[in-house]
Amino acid sequence: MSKIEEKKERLLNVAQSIFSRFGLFKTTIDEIAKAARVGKSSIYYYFKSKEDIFKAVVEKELKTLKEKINQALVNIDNPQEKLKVFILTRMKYLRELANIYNALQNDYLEHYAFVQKLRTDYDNEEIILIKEILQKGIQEERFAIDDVELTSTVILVTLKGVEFEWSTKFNENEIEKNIDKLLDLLFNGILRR
Amino acid sequence: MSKIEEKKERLLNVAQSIFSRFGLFKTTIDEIAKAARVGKSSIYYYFKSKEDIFKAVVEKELKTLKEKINQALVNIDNPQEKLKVFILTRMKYLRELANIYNALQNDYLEHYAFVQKLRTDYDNEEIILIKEILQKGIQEERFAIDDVELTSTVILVTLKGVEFEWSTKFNENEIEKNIDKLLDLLFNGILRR
DNA sequence: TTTCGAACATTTTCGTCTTTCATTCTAATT
DNA sequence: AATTAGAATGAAAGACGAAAATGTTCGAAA
Repeated sequence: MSKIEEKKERLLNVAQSIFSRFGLFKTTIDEIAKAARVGKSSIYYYFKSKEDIFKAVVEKELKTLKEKINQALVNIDNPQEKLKVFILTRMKYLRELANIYNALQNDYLEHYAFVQKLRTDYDNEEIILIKEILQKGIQEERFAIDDVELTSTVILVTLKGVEFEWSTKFNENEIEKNIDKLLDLLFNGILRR
Repeated sequence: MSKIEEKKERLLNVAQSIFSRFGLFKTTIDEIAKAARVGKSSIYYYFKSKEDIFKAVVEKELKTLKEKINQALVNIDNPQEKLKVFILTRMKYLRELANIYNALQNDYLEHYAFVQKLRTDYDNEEIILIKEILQKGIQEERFAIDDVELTSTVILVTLKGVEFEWSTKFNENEIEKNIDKLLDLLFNGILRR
Protein backbone atom coordinates (compact mmCIF):
# COMPACT_ATOMS: atom_id res chain seq x y z
CA MET A 1 0.00 0.00 0.00
CA SER A 2 1.33 3.42 -0.94
CA LYS A 3 2.17 6.00 1.69
CA ILE A 4 -0.78 8.13 0.72
CA GLU A 5 -3.15 5.23 0.96
CA GLU A 6 -1.84 4.37 4.41
CA LYS A 7 -2.54 7.89 5.57
CA LYS A 8 -6.00 7.83 4.05
CA GLU A 9 -6.61 4.55 5.84
CA ARG A 10 -5.50 6.08 9.15
CA LEU A 11 -7.76 9.10 8.72
CA LEU A 12 -10.59 6.81 7.73
CA ASN A 13 -10.21 4.77 10.90
CA VAL A 14 -10.29 7.88 13.03
CA ALA A 15 -13.30 9.18 11.14
CA GLN A 16 -15.03 5.83 11.47
CA SER A 17 -14.82 5.78 15.24
CA ILE A 18 -16.02 9.36 15.57
CA PHE A 19 -18.83 8.99 13.06
CA SER A 20 -19.86 5.81 14.85
CA ARG A 21 -20.40 7.67 18.05
CA PHE A 22 -21.83 10.96 16.85
CA GLY A 23 -23.14 10.36 13.34
CA LEU A 24 -22.61 12.43 10.22
CA PHE A 25 -24.14 15.68 11.41
CA LYS A 26 -22.72 15.93 14.90
CA THR A 27 -19.10 15.37 14.00
CA THR A 28 -17.00 18.18 12.61
CA ILE A 29 -14.01 18.01 10.35
CA ASP A 30 -12.09 19.73 13.13
CA GLU A 31 -12.83 16.89 15.54
CA ILE A 32 -11.57 14.35 13.07
CA ALA A 33 -8.49 16.47 12.42
CA LYS A 34 -7.78 16.95 16.13
CA ALA A 35 -8.24 13.26 16.83
CA ALA A 36 -5.92 12.40 13.96
CA ARG A 37 -3.47 15.10 15.06
CA VAL A 38 -3.44 16.91 11.74
CA GLY A 39 -4.53 20.35 10.68
CA LYS A 40 -8.06 20.36 9.44
CA SER A 41 -7.07 21.52 5.99
CA SER A 42 -4.79 18.50 5.66
CA ILE A 43 -7.87 16.35 5.56
CA TYR A 44 -8.72 18.02 2.28
CA TYR A 45 -5.50 16.81 0.79
CA TYR A 46 -6.91 13.30 1.08
CA PHE A 47 -10.65 13.77 0.79
CA LYS A 48 -12.60 16.23 -1.21
CA SER A 49 -15.41 16.83 1.28
CA LYS A 50 -16.99 15.77 4.53
CA GLU A 51 -19.59 13.79 2.65
CA ASP A 52 -16.75 12.12 0.80
CA ILE A 53 -15.16 10.95 4.05
CA PHE A 54 -18.44 9.63 5.35
CA LYS A 55 -19.03 7.87 2.09
CA ALA A 56 -15.60 6.26 2.27
CA VAL A 57 -16.24 5.14 5.84
CA VAL A 58 -19.56 3.59 4.92
CA GLU A 59 -18.05 1.87 1.90
CA LYS A 60 -15.27 0.54 4.07
CA GLU A 61 -17.78 -0.90 6.49
CA LEU A 62 -19.77 -2.34 3.64
CA LYS A 63 -16.64 -4.03 2.36
CA THR A 64 -15.98 -5.45 5.83
CA LEU A 65 -19.52 -6.74 6.04
CA LYS A 66 -19.30 -8.42 2.66
CA GLU A 67 -15.98 -10.01 3.56
CA LYS A 68 -17.34 -11.34 6.83
CA ILE A 69 -20.32 -12.81 5.06
CA ASN A 70 -18.20 -14.34 2.32
CA GLN A 71 -15.75 -15.79 4.81
CA ALA A 72 -18.60 -17.32 6.72
CA LEU A 73 -20.18 -18.80 3.61
CA VAL A 74 -17.14 -19.96 1.69
CA ASN A 75 -16.85 -23.47 3.01
CA ILE A 76 -20.51 -24.22 3.53
CA ASP A 77 -22.08 -26.33 0.88
CA ASN A 78 -25.56 -27.16 2.05
CA PRO A 79 -27.85 -24.38 0.81
CA GLN A 80 -30.11 -24.62 3.86
CA GLU A 81 -27.15 -24.16 6.14
CA LYS A 82 -25.89 -21.42 3.85
CA LEU A 83 -29.07 -19.40 4.23
CA LYS A 84 -28.92 -19.72 7.96
CA VAL A 85 -25.30 -18.64 8.25
CA PHE A 86 -25.94 -15.77 5.86
CA ILE A 87 -28.76 -14.46 8.00
CA LEU A 88 -26.88 -14.86 11.26
CA THR A 89 -23.66 -13.31 10.01
CA ARG A 90 -25.51 -10.44 8.41
CA MET A 91 -27.35 -9.63 11.63
CA LYS A 92 -24.27 -9.92 13.78
CA TYR A 93 -21.97 -7.64 11.82
CA LEU A 94 -24.55 -5.16 10.62
CA ARG A 95 -25.12 -4.15 14.22
CA GLU A 96 -21.40 -3.76 14.84
CA LEU A 97 -20.91 -1.53 11.84
CA ALA A 98 -22.72 1.50 13.17
CA ASN A 99 -22.24 3.80 10.20
CA ILE A 100 -23.50 1.50 7.52
CA TYR A 101 -26.33 0.50 9.81
CA ASN A 102 -27.23 4.15 10.16
CA ALA A 103 -26.91 4.80 6.45
CA LEU A 104 -29.32 1.97 5.80
CA GLN A 105 -31.80 2.88 8.52
CA ASN A 106 -31.66 6.57 9.38
CA ASP A 107 -34.33 8.59 7.67
CA TYR A 108 -32.31 11.79 7.79
CA LEU A 109 -29.69 10.26 5.53
CA GLU A 110 -31.99 9.06 2.81
CA HIS A 111 -31.80 12.32 0.90
CA TYR A 112 -28.11 11.84 0.18
CA ALA A 113 -27.73 10.50 -3.32
CA PHE A 114 -24.95 8.13 -2.37
CA VAL A 115 -26.97 6.72 0.52
CA GLN A 116 -29.89 6.04 -1.77
CA LYS A 117 -27.57 4.40 -4.25
CA LEU A 118 -25.93 2.42 -1.48
CA ARG A 119 -29.26 1.18 -0.28
CA THR A 120 -30.58 0.05 -3.63
CA ASP A 121 -27.20 -1.34 -4.68
CA TYR A 122 -26.76 -3.27 -1.49
CA ASP A 123 -30.33 -4.48 -1.63
CA ASN A 124 -29.62 -5.78 -5.09
CA GLU A 125 -26.43 -7.50 -3.99
CA GLU A 126 -28.19 -9.20 -1.14
CA ILE A 127 -31.02 -10.25 -3.41
CA ILE A 128 -28.47 -11.66 -5.85
CA LEU A 129 -26.69 -13.55 -3.09
CA ILE A 130 -29.95 -15.00 -1.81
CA LYS A 131 -30.97 -15.88 -5.34
CA GLU A 132 -27.70 -17.71 -5.89
CA ILE A 133 -28.22 -19.75 -2.78
CA LEU A 134 -31.75 -20.54 -3.85
CA GLN A 135 -30.68 -21.42 -7.39
CA LYS A 136 -28.03 -23.75 -6.06
CA GLY A 137 -30.63 -25.42 -3.90
CA ILE A 138 -32.91 -25.82 -6.89
CA GLN A 139 -30.08 -27.17 -9.00
CA GLU A 140 -29.25 -29.73 -6.34
CA GLU A 141 -32.93 -30.61 -6.32
CA ARG A 142 -33.32 -29.67 -2.69
CA PHE A 143 -35.54 -26.63 -3.23
CA ALA A 144 -38.67 -26.33 -5.31
CA ILE A 145 -39.31 -22.66 -5.95
CA ASP A 146 -41.77 -21.23 -8.42
CA ASP A 147 -40.63 -17.62 -8.43
CA VAL A 148 -37.06 -17.14 -7.27
CA GLU A 149 -37.20 -13.37 -7.66
CA LEU A 150 -40.23 -13.00 -5.44
CA THR A 151 -38.96 -15.55 -2.94
CA SER A 152 -35.68 -13.77 -2.45
CA THR A 153 -37.45 -10.42 -2.14
CA VAL A 154 -39.71 -11.87 0.50
CA ILE A 155 -36.76 -13.33 2.37
CA LEU A 156 -34.91 -10.02 2.39
CA VAL A 157 -37.96 -8.00 3.36
CA THR A 158 -38.75 -10.37 6.20
CA LEU A 159 -35.16 -10.26 7.33
CA LYS A 160 -35.08 -6.49 7.44
CA GLY A 161 -38.43 -6.44 9.17
CA VAL A 162 -37.64 -8.81 12.03
CA GLU A 163 -34.02 -7.73 12.38
CA PHE A 164 -34.71 -4.52 14.25
CA GLU A 165 -37.37 -5.97 16.54
CA TRP A 166 -35.34 -9.03 17.39
CA SER A 167 -32.03 -7.31 17.94
CA THR A 168 -33.57 -5.05 20.57
CA LYS A 169 -35.70 -7.68 22.23
CA PHE A 170 -33.58 -10.83 22.20
CA ASN A 171 -30.05 -11.92 22.99
CA GLU A 172 -27.83 -13.65 20.48
CA ASN A 173 -28.92 -17.10 21.57
CA GLU A 174 -32.62 -16.35 21.28
CA ILE A 175 -32.08 -14.69 17.93
CA GLU A 176 -30.49 -17.85 16.61
CA LYS A 177 -33.45 -19.89 17.83
CA ASN A 178 -35.84 -17.51 16.10
CA ILE A 179 -33.87 -17.67 12.91
CA ASP A 180 -34.04 -21.45 13.04
CA LYS A 181 -37.77 -21.28 13.36
CA LEU A 182 -37.99 -18.71 10.60
CA LEU A 183 -35.97 -20.97 8.33
CA ASP A 184 -38.11 -23.93 9.27
CA LEU A 185 -41.11 -21.89 8.21
CA LEU A 186 -39.42 -20.93 4.98
CA PHE A 187 -38.33 -24.47 4.19
CA ASN A 188 -41.41 -26.39 5.17
CA GLY A 189 -44.29 -23.95 5.04
CA ILE A 190 -47.23 -24.28 7.36
CA LEU A 191 -49.36 -26.84 5.58
CA ARG A 192 -49.73 -30.15 7.31
CA ARG A 193 -48.78 -33.19 5.30
CA MET B 1 -78.05 9.39 16.88
CA SER B 2 -78.32 12.56 18.95
CA LYS B 3 -78.16 15.97 17.32
CA ILE B 4 -74.75 16.66 18.78
CA GLU B 5 -73.38 13.39 17.49
CA GLU B 6 -74.68 14.11 14.03
CA LYS B 7 -72.91 17.41 14.00
CA LYS B 8 -69.73 15.81 15.26
CA GLU B 9 -70.01 13.27 12.50
CA ARG B 10 -70.42 16.01 9.91
CA LEU B 11 -67.40 17.91 11.18
CA LEU B 12 -65.44 14.70 11.23
CA ASN B 13 -66.22 13.99 7.59
CA VAL B 14 -65.11 17.45 6.59
CA ALA B 15 -61.96 17.10 8.65
CA GLN B 16 -61.28 13.69 7.17
CA SER B 17 -61.27 14.93 3.60
CA ILE B 18 -59.06 17.90 4.42
CA PHE B 19 -56.62 15.92 6.54
CA SER B 20 -56.46 13.35 3.74
CA ARG B 21 -55.21 15.92 1.33
CA PHE B 22 -52.96 18.06 3.50
CA GLY B 23 -52.08 15.98 6.55
CA LEU B 24 -52.17 16.95 10.20
CA PHE B 25 -49.67 19.80 10.11
CA LYS B 26 -50.73 21.59 6.96
CA THR B 27 -54.40 21.86 7.78
CA THR B 28 -55.67 24.55 10.12
CA ILE B 29 -58.72 24.53 12.29
CA ASP B 30 -59.86 27.56 10.30
CA GLU B 31 -59.85 25.59 7.07
CA ILE B 32 -61.96 22.87 8.60
CA ALA B 33 -64.29 25.49 10.04
CA LYS B 34 -64.63 27.32 6.73
CA ALA B 35 -65.25 24.11 4.85
CA ALA B 36 -67.86 23.10 7.37
CA ARG B 37 -69.33 26.62 7.31
CA VAL B 38 -69.04 27.17 11.04
CA GLY B 39 -67.00 29.57 13.11
CA LYS B 40 -63.71 28.08 14.14
CA SER B 41 -64.49 28.33 17.82
CA SER B 42 -67.60 26.25 17.27
CA ILE B 43 -65.33 23.35 16.51
CA TYR B 44 -64.20 23.54 20.11
CA TYR B 45 -67.69 23.00 21.29
CA TYR B 46 -67.45 19.50 19.81
CA PHE B 47 -63.77 18.67 20.06
CA LYS B 48 -61.29 19.59 22.70
CA SER B 49 -58.28 20.10 20.40
CA LYS B 50 -56.92 19.73 16.91
CA GLU B 51 -55.12 16.56 17.90
CA ASP B 52 -58.42 15.31 19.24
CA ILE B 53 -60.07 15.80 15.84
CA PHE B 54 -57.26 14.07 14.03
CA LYS B 55 -57.39 11.24 16.50
CA ALA B 56 -61.12 10.88 15.96
CA VAL B 57 -60.63 10.86 12.20
CA VAL B 58 -57.96 8.19 12.38
CA GLU B 59 -60.06 6.09 14.72
CA LYS B 60 -62.99 6.44 12.38
CA GLU B 61 -60.87 5.18 9.50
CA LEU B 62 -59.52 2.38 11.61
CA LYS B 63 -63.06 1.34 12.42
CA THR B 64 -63.92 1.37 8.71
CA LEU B 65 -60.88 -0.73 7.91
CA LYS B 66 -61.75 -3.29 10.55
CA GLU B 67 -65.34 -3.47 9.34
CA LYS B 68 -64.24 -3.97 5.76
CA ILE B 69 -61.91 -6.76 6.79
CA ASN B 70 -64.52 -8.43 8.98
CA GLN B 71 -67.14 -8.20 6.26
CA ALA B 72 -64.75 -9.77 3.82
CA LEU B 73 -63.84 -12.60 6.18
CA VAL B 74 -67.18 -13.40 7.76
CA ASN B 75 -68.40 -16.02 5.36
CA ILE B 76 -65.09 -17.59 4.44
CA ASP B 77 -64.31 -20.82 6.15
CA ASN B 78 -61.17 -22.18 4.61
CA PRO B 79 -58.23 -20.76 6.57
CA GLN B 80 -56.00 -20.62 3.49
CA GLU B 81 -58.58 -18.57 1.66
CA LYS B 82 -59.12 -16.53 4.78
CA LEU B 83 -55.48 -15.49 4.94
CA LYS B 84 -55.53 -14.49 1.31
CA VAL B 85 -58.67 -12.39 1.61
CA PHE B 86 -57.35 -10.80 4.77
CA ILE B 87 -54.16 -9.72 3.04
CA LEU B 88 -55.92 -8.44 -0.07
CA THR B 89 -58.61 -6.54 1.80
CA ARG B 90 -56.10 -5.03 4.15
CA MET B 91 -53.94 -3.75 1.30
CA LYS B 92 -56.84 -2.40 -0.66
CA TYR B 93 -58.48 -0.34 2.06
CA LEU B 94 -55.37 0.74 3.88
CA ARG B 95 -54.36 2.67 0.79
CA GLU B 96 -57.76 4.30 0.51
CA LEU B 97 -57.77 5.47 4.10
CA ALA B 98 -55.10 8.11 3.76
CA ASN B 99 -55.06 9.32 7.34
CA ILE B 100 -54.63 6.00 9.04
CA TYR B 101 -52.10 5.03 6.42
CA ASN B 102 -50.18 8.18 7.25
CA ALA B 103 -50.47 7.62 10.96
CA LEU B 104 -49.01 4.16 10.52
CA GLN B 105 -46.23 5.16 8.13
CA ASN B 106 -45.27 8.81 8.56
CA ASP B 107 -42.23 9.27 10.72
CA TYR B 108 -43.23 12.76 11.77
CA LEU B 109 -46.29 11.42 13.51
CA GLU B 110 -44.58 8.75 15.55
CA HIS B 111 -43.92 11.12 18.45
CA TYR B 112 -47.60 11.53 19.16
CA ALA B 113 -48.57 9.29 22.02
CA PHE B 114 -51.85 8.28 20.49
CA VAL B 115 -50.17 7.37 17.19
CA GLN B 116 -47.70 5.14 18.99
CA LYS B 117 -50.51 3.55 20.89
CA LEU B 118 -52.52 3.17 17.70
CA ARG B 119 -49.63 1.46 16.00
CA THR B 120 -48.86 -1.04 18.69
CA ASP B 121 -52.53 -1.66 19.40
CA TYR B 122 -53.35 -2.21 15.78
CA ASP B 123 -50.29 -4.40 15.33
CA ASN B 124 -51.53 -6.51 18.19
CA GLU B 125 -55.00 -6.75 16.77
CA GLU B 126 -53.67 -7.86 13.43
CA ILE B 127 -51.38 -10.38 15.07
CA ILE B 128 -54.33 -11.71 17.02
CA LEU B 129 -56.43 -11.99 13.89
CA ILE B 130 -53.67 -13.81 12.04
CA LYS B 131 -53.12 -16.07 15.02
CA GLU B 132 -56.79 -16.94 15.10
CA ILE B 133 -56.74 -17.90 11.46
CA LEU B 134 -53.65 -20.00 12.02
CA GLN B 135 -55.09 -21.64 15.14
CA LYS B 136 -58.23 -22.53 13.26
CA GLY B 137 -56.10 -24.08 10.52
CA ILE B 138 -54.20 -26.10 13.09
CA GLN B 139 -57.40 -27.18 14.78
CA GLU B 140 -58.80 -28.36 11.47
CA GLU B 141 -55.53 -30.22 10.96
CA ARG B 142 -54.71 -28.28 7.84
CA PHE B 143 -51.73 -26.38 9.25
CA ALA B 144 -48.74 -27.68 11.15
CA ILE B 145 -47.12 -24.79 12.93
CA ASP B 146 -44.48 -25.03 15.61
CA ASP B 147 -44.52 -21.45 16.88
CA VAL B 148 -47.75 -19.61 16.11
CA GLU B 149 -46.55 -16.39 17.71
CA LEU B 150 -43.45 -16.19 15.58
CA THR B 151 -45.26 -17.29 12.46
CA SER B 152 -47.87 -14.57 12.76
CA THR B 153 -45.20 -11.98 13.49
CA VAL B 154 -43.31 -13.06 10.40
CA ILE B 155 -46.47 -12.89 8.30
CA LEU B 156 -47.29 -9.38 9.48
CA VAL B 157 -43.74 -8.12 9.09
CA THR B 158 -43.53 -9.54 5.59
CA LEU B 159 -46.86 -8.02 4.73
CA LYS B 160 -45.84 -4.58 5.91
CA GLY B 161 -42.54 -4.93 4.11
CA VAL B 162 -43.83 -5.86 0.68
CA GLU B 163 -46.97 -3.73 0.89
CA PHE B 164 -45.29 -0.43 0.13
CA GLU B 165 -43.05 -1.76 -2.63
CA TRP B 166 -45.84 -3.64 -4.33
CA SER B 167 -48.47 -0.95 -4.09
CA THR B 168 -46.21 1.50 -5.90
CA LYS B 169 -44.84 -0.94 -8.46
CA PHE B 170 -47.79 -3.16 -9.38
CA ASN B 171 -51.42 -2.84 -10.28
CA GLU B 172 -54.17 -4.58 -8.37
CA ASN B 173 -54.08 -7.64 -10.59
CA GLU B 174 -50.33 -8.14 -10.28
CA ILE B 175 -50.53 -7.59 -6.53
CA GLU B 176 -53.03 -10.41 -6.27
CA LYS B 177 -50.73 -12.68 -8.24
CA ASN B 178 -47.84 -11.83 -5.95
CA ILE B 179 -49.94 -12.46 -2.88
CA ASP B 180 -50.86 -15.85 -4.28
CA LYS B 181 -47.22 -16.68 -4.72
CA LEU B 182 -46.41 -15.36 -1.28
CA LEU B 183 -49.10 -17.55 0.22
CA ASP B 184 -47.87 -20.52 -1.76
CA LEU B 185 -44.46 -19.90 -0.24
CA LEU B 186 -45.96 -19.61 3.20
CA PHE B 187 -48.07 -22.74 2.84
CA ASN B 188 -45.62 -25.05 1.11
CA GLY B 189 -42.17 -23.72 1.90
CA ILE B 190 -39.34 -24.09 -0.55
CA LEU B 191 -38.12 -27.60 0.17
CA ARG B 192 -38.64 -30.11 -2.57
CA ARG B 193 -40.56 -33.20 -1.62
C1' DT C 1 4.95 15.98 -2.01
C1' DT C 2 2.84 17.00 2.09
C1' DT C 3 1.33 20.11 5.74
C1' DC C 4 -1.01 23.82 7.79
C1' DG C 5 -2.33 28.72 8.94
C1' DA C 6 -5.04 32.03 7.16
C1' DA C 7 -8.62 33.47 4.12
C1' DC C 8 -12.93 32.59 2.11
C1' DA C 9 -17.50 30.62 1.62
C1' DT C 10 -21.25 28.48 3.23
C1' DT C 11 -24.34 26.99 7.03
C1' DT C 12 -26.03 27.29 11.42
C1' DT C 13 -27.28 29.85 15.34
C1' DC C 14 -29.25 33.46 17.72
C1' DG C 15 -31.98 37.40 18.83
C1' DT C 16 -35.74 40.29 17.44
C1' DC C 17 -39.85 41.19 15.38
C1' DT C 18 -44.02 39.84 13.05
C1' DT C 19 -47.49 36.69 11.77
C1' DT C 20 -50.11 32.70 12.23
C1' DC C 21 -52.70 29.66 14.63
C1' DA C 22 -54.77 26.92 18.41
C1' DT C 23 -57.43 27.75 22.16
C1' DT C 24 -60.40 30.47 25.43
C1' DC C 25 -63.67 34.02 26.69
C1' DT C 26 -67.78 36.36 26.41
C1' DA C 27 -71.73 37.92 24.64
C1' DA C 28 -75.30 37.15 21.26
C1' DT C 29 -78.63 33.98 19.09
C1' DT C 30 -81.46 30.07 18.89
C1' DA D 1 -80.10 25.87 28.32
C1' DA D 2 -77.77 24.75 24.08
C1' DT D 3 -75.27 26.48 20.40
C1' DT D 4 -72.76 29.84 17.75
C1' DA D 5 -69.15 32.95 16.57
C1' DG D 6 -66.39 37.48 16.99
C1' DA D 7 -62.81 39.07 19.59
C1' DA D 8 -59.02 38.29 22.84
C1' DT D 9 -55.06 35.58 24.41
C1' DG D 10 -50.92 33.32 24.34
C1' DA D 11 -47.83 30.21 22.43
C1' DA D 12 -45.57 28.71 18.52
C1' DA D 13 -43.80 29.31 13.87
C1' DG D 14 -41.89 32.10 10.34
C1' DA D 15 -38.97 36.20 8.49
C1' DC D 16 -34.89 38.44 8.74
C1' DG D 17 -30.37 40.09 9.61
C1' DA D 18 -26.10 39.77 12.40
C1' DA D 19 -22.82 36.87 14.47
C1' DA D 20 -20.58 32.52 15.12
C1' DA D 21 -19.33 28.05 13.60
C1' DT D 22 -17.97 25.04 10.24
C1' DG D 23 -16.65 23.41 5.60
C1' DT D 24 -13.56 24.38 1.86
C1' DT D 25 -9.71 26.63 -0.70
C1' DC D 26 -5.28 28.90 -1.26
C1' DG D 27 -0.60 29.90 -0.91
C1' DA D 28 3.47 29.71 1.51
C1' DA D 29 6.56 26.72 4.07
C1' DA D 30 8.60 22.35 5.54
